[in-house]
Amino acid sequence: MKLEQAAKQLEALGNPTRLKLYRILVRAGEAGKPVGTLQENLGIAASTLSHHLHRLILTGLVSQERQATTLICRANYPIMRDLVGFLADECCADAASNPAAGEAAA
Amino acid sequence: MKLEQAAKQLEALGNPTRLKLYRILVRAGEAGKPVGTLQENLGIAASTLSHHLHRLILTGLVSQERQATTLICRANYPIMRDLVGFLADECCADAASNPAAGEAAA
DNA sequence: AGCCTATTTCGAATTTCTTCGAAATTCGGT
DNA sequence: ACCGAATTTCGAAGAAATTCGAAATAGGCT
Repeated sequence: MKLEQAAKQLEALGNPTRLKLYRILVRAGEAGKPVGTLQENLGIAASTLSHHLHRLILTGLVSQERQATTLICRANYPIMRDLVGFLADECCADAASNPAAGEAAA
Repeated sequence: MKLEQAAKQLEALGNPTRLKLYRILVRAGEAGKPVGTLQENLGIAASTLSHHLHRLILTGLVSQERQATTLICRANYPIMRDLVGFLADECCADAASNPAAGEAAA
């Protein structure tokens, strides 16, 4: 069920710390950012960051790649695009252009 | 801080029950749906639905209007558009078109 | 092999979410 | 003024999130 997946991703982004984190990664672009830098940027405990990062990774929104001793984190754009697509499709049907409302009342 | 607001809205949508609920409302369009019908659609306790509805309303994603004894709920499209806009702007910067990464490291 | 740095896992405390049923409330009709 | 239907508020219980520090692990360097 796609909805479940979307809900998980939205939940992952629905926390100020994780949203900040994700935004930093998006802005870092292709280059990504090492965990340590993220920690400095956010000013939170390493273990806390690791936890949030893990949640973001579980939903596919972020991915990691080792580079020597540091782990580079990167935003996974296609996943976000899918999510935004879901919101636009399923949930953001334009009120004006979509006089639907039909949809088997019940 | 806009980010806090966005996080709250994402959190509100980041729960399967609320996302289903919101989707139903979006599909109901202008007409909206009364709380009772939503309850039947979702098959949850009235008090639980009321709680979720409240959360959605707090973030501005849903609004209500009385019609005699029933309360009609409607999705608030502009809010969702803003949210999607935020994701697109702040978070979904196209990796290719945005070689940013600058953003004062550390 | 030993060490150092980078990051995760563990254990734990506090807070918040999710859910329900019962009781209270709000509104329109009799 | 009362009744009945539609919703919300209250109270409560169990599950999950958030956060931290300390200890464990991973990887490269000497």
